[in-house]
Amino acid sequence: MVTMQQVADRARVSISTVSFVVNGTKPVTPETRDRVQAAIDELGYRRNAMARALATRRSRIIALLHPIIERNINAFIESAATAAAAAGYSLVVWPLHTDNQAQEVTTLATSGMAEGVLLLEVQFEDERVTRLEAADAPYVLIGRTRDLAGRDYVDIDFEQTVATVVERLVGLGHRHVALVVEDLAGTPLADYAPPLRTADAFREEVARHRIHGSVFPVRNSVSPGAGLVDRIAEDAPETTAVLLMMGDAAFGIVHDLRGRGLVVPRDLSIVVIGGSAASGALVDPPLTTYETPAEEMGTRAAQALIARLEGADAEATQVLLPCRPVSGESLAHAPVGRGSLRVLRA
Amino acid sequence: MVTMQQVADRARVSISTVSFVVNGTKPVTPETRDRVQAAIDELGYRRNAMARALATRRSRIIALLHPIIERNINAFIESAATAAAAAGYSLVVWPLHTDNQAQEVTTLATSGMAEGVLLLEVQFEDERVTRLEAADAPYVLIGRTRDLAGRDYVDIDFEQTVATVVERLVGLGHRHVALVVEDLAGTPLADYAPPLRTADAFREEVARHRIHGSVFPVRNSVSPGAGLVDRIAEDAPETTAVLLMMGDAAFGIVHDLRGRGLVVPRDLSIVVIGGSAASGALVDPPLTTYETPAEEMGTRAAQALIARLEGADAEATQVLLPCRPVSGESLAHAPVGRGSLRVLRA
DNA sequence: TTGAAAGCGTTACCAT
DNA sequence: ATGGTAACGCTTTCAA
Repeated sequence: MVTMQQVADRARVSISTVSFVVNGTKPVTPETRDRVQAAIDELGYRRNAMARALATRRSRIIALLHPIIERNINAFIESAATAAAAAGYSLVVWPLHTDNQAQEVTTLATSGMAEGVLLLEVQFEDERVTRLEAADAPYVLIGRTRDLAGRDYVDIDFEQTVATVVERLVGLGHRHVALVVEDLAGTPLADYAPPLRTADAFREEVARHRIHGSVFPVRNSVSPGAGLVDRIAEDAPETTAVLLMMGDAAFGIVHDLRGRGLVVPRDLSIVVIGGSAASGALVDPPLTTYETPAEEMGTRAAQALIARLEGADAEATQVLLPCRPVSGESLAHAPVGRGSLRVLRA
Repeated sequence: MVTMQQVADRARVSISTVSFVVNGTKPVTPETRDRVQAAIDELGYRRNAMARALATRRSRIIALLHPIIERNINAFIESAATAAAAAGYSLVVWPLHTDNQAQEVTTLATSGMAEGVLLLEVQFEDERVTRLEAADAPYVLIGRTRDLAGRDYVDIDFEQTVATVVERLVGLGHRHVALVVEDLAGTPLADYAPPLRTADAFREEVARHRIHGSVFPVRNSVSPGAGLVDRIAEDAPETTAVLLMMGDAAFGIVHDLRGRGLVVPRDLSIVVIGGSAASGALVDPPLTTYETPAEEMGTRAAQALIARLEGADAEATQVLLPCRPVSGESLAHAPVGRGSLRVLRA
């Protein structure tokens, strides 16, 4: 860590002067100001948040208090915060603005505010991770990059989950299955790993089982009548089962099918991956779901990070958690004969 | 703020000894330990988190990094954290465990970790608020207690929202309306204000307009077939419009109505209060919604708290925000003649 | 305009 | 088992 004293030495001024330029507290001649600024830049100095807090008696931290109840604010945050609290740590929420996330990461990592970092919405190639490593900041990813070497992460085991689901479908006689994933191309999340990994795993599994699989990337909203059912009927009319990676899409799909006289799961089976069982229960029929183990992920990630901070093990924590199966009534045997979606083309 | 030195003086020991007993760092004779502990209790001492962080070079804070994207982690948290960051503050998430929330609040308020507090899920009578006041901790409620005198809060204007909605319904010819709210009796949120305030406002408004209004408190899940429609048909068969304070219930209701050959909004109008427009859009027909202005609430609350910390105004910030109307297709004129729910009783 | 030095509240090392 | 005291990294008053 670079201290103010080091900057002062390098700029050949007193520590007070550095403080003045850093905080703009008092006027400083342009020449000295520049010398100081140069030293700051060269050394990569960041003022220490804790020391500053102590000296000013101002932590500049505000707390968001929330009771732990079933109506939870957010499963990841709540579980991570709870695990942290149990170990005597606090969790600060640090919003990253899409334009210069990398810079913000470096700032946080070098400010001394936080000792370690939990990173959400990880992408295949993620500069934020590189920055964290460059700053030598302990971190645990909730998600994972493509390159995993030596990196700590807790993620959903998409591969395993897809394998399980496809196997189950095959066992029920399905030979033509479809996967619906979010299409993030063109958004800041274009390289977001989950849909990509899932699609890859899906293709691999259908190939392994020698059945037919089609992938449908859909943009954002899938409200009733958005045409997803038509698209599937058009491109893959033999489909008898849909693997939905967007829980919300289920409402629209079930609705549109019903509007065409088709019934779930008699004519088409639906399995949700990564959705929440709670929202699946609102659909009729209640959806067969493989739920994101969000609480466990948040807890494990926080614990892994803390373990690293306490210097427990040198081993990287690399945890893959399969989605939790929650039974519903949207999965059944494949209809006999060809898929019923065919009727839609008539 | 009570310091270690003060405890030491009172217990007639050195500051080191106090540190030893506080942290259990080194053995201390039972007698001195008791004297120190007594002094701690009497003075209400809490070790200062920032000083400790500086001395140990351990902040015991971990950060949760999350990009700001539409798929937001939680509207309240995200907006509050963003507003805080914009003002140079950080937001720490502090889970409260239902059994001794009051104690935890006091601990936080006196630890020097946070300068101010944002409190969620406020109840009519809320000991946490009293504790905050006793500890002289600046706070802003997201929600509000029954007694508002001098308290800072940002809340939904349920009264205003209900008045608007009822007026609109009356304008459309509805004379028999129902309100569905969550029944929290027996849970830790029993005294949670929103449903109570809404029900009160509802009763008042229907009385003012001289129309009929029934309130239906429902417990938790309202999945398809949970019987809510039956209950309404039974207790208030003339109902032509339902005001739903549980967004999720809409799926079940619409479904159950359809199962009985009734159509929204032809036979029954539905207006959601406090739900999210995004989930309302998943229903067919898309629901007419009065959405919680969550982002604005989070932002305003954080800003108000920071303003107080910076000592801006002595005036209490008391902001009431009406829910934002989002048009949908679940609201229409009252059916001519008596309400169609009647057919259900046949 | 700049510097010296006294805190801020703890911890932790070194004595006793 | 206890105490004295130098850090920790910064801010801020007071002098120069």
